[in-house]
Amino acid sequence: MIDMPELPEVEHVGRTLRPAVLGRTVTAVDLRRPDIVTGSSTPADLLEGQRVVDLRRHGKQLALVADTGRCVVVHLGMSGRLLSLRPGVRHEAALSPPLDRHMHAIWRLDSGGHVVFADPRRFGGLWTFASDADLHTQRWGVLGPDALAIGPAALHDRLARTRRPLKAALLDQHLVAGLGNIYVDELLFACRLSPTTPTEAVNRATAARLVRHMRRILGKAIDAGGSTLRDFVGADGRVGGYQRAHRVYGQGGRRCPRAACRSALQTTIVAGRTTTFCPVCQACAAA
DNA sequence: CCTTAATCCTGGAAGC
DNA sequence: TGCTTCCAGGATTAAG
Repeated sequence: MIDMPELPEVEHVGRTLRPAVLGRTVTAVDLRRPDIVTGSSTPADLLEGQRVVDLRRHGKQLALVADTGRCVVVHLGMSGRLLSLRPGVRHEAALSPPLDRHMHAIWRLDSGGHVVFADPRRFGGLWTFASDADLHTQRWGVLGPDALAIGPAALHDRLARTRRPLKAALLDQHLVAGLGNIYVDELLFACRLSPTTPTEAVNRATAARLVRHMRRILGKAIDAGGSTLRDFVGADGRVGGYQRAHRVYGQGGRRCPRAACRSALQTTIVAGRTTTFCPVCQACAAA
């Protein structure tokens, strides 16, 4: 069970990358697979010759922002990695197979370090923007608020504007940005909500409960990534820390972790996604 | 409005 | 054992 990059993994990548790139100038860009880039993909579009002044995250996406205003958004998809290699680490040898065959973009920094984007399945990619305004109008502005920033009132509002199963709504990045299949299942279990709860049944109190558990679960996952992946720089970054803490995701057929329950966890398809939940604990539509 | 299915892709696992 | 098949995932698009 390899960890999938959702908000906590992306946040952790950002935290690791930030000190390595902030204030550094990109001296060269090696774009090996131009088809992973959406938008113009000249060296300048990929920040060559520019100084990185900011690294931001929204949902599952990261943006490198240069002093020229240009931005490069990185989306890891499901198998993407964004690695920071210390000065002296040769990028040719930094990744173990099979990941080493899928290095699509390499930035060389004036520190002597490198930033490597690798993604075997290529569900991820890079997006280039001439300015912060373009990034916002064309890409981030159409997403919902970040899952760590959204408040109960905003979540309640946005859920009230749609009529879908709750799981489908929470997976929709335009409603709230950052949750994927893993954390939605974990969140619904923690809140004791059925994945098929109609969104209109989510009242203010339930929205507040969702927000509280969302922050707790994502925060714990970020901490786990931070503790177990602390030394991934220069390595392949494949060892995740949070999967041991999954209570329902990937646990179909096992028993409900709630001591008072212990029913068999059930796996179904909701919103086209594999969904694992406890039919007893998560039976109520909304309560 | 909503849903489902197909699409992109590779590696790992499961089946025979 | 060595094949084949299937499945996982996010986001987008088309079709119903």
